[in-house]
Amino acid sequence: MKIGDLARAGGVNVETVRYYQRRRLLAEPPRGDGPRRYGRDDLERLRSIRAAQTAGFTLDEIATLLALDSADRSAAQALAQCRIDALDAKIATLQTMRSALLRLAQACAAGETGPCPIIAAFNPETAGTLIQAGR
Amino acid sequence: MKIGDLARAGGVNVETVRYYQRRRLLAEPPRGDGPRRYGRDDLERLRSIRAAQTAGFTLDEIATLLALDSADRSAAQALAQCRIDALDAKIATLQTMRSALLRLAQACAAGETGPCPIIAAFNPETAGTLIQAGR
DNA sequence: ATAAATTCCGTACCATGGTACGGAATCAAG
DNA sequence: CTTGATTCCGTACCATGGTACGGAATTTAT
Repeated sequence: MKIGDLARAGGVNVETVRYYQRRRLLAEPPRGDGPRRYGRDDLERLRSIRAAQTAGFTLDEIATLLALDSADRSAAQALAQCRIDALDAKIATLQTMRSALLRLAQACAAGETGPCPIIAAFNPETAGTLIQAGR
Repeated sequence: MKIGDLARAGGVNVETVRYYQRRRLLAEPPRGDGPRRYGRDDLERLRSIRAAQTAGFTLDEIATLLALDSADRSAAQALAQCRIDALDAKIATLQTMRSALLRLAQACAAGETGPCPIIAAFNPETAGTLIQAGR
């Protein structure tokens, strides 16, 4: 396989393969008089990277994960737990956002009179401080 | 208030205030022989920006929101609903990630023998393709 | 054999939300 | 009055995960 074939088979851009190589996620096979040649192992590694991305790992974390000894369960579990915790935290903040926003939207839909609560919540022109800042 | 006071009161960096000014989110008051002076309205607007960020709006969306007429409920509701939908989509994908990862972590903790399922899931060296790619 | 496609390589650019830096000017305090 | 802090302004840089571009060399197809 040449780089274009690898990219197509992995469902990514050629530039992405080259990017992963720069990030040391994929190896650059030596070029023996002609374009670099890739094997099934390269394709599997590329697919693993994409799979790990769908689990929310960053490319740096994926590099660590792929470098692990396949028997090192504790290291893998630590990484996975760390990711799960990060996901939980993110989900919680998004749910907080969602309910705050929903509350505003419902207040807006309900009341016919006065200024829109959504705008009022964020817009200082409209007096009422319905929600608080903090980031 | 000078820019430093505004920034402190708003809980942001001076550079952030200047950044918001560049983004047209905050006005730059005219400088009349000396440093620019800011009022309570500027501080409230700054706080509104931060509040809207906690609801997940991007700075572009906040610009739109703050520019709305305070009576334009339909526009505000549309923006809020759009944000809620985006939040729902994001929450759903994060939950998918989480459960996939949890399943792997549990499999890893359960089985004593063989290679770690987490590594196996992402690492091609370890044969088994337990999860699929796609992004 | 010639045109089109691909490869290689470095570098620059995209979005997003800021942060950092450098130098000149001005401001406040000891 | 002089030192230190602050302001102003432009520009460059950070992380993150890529994408785009330009030009030379080579490969593939007609």
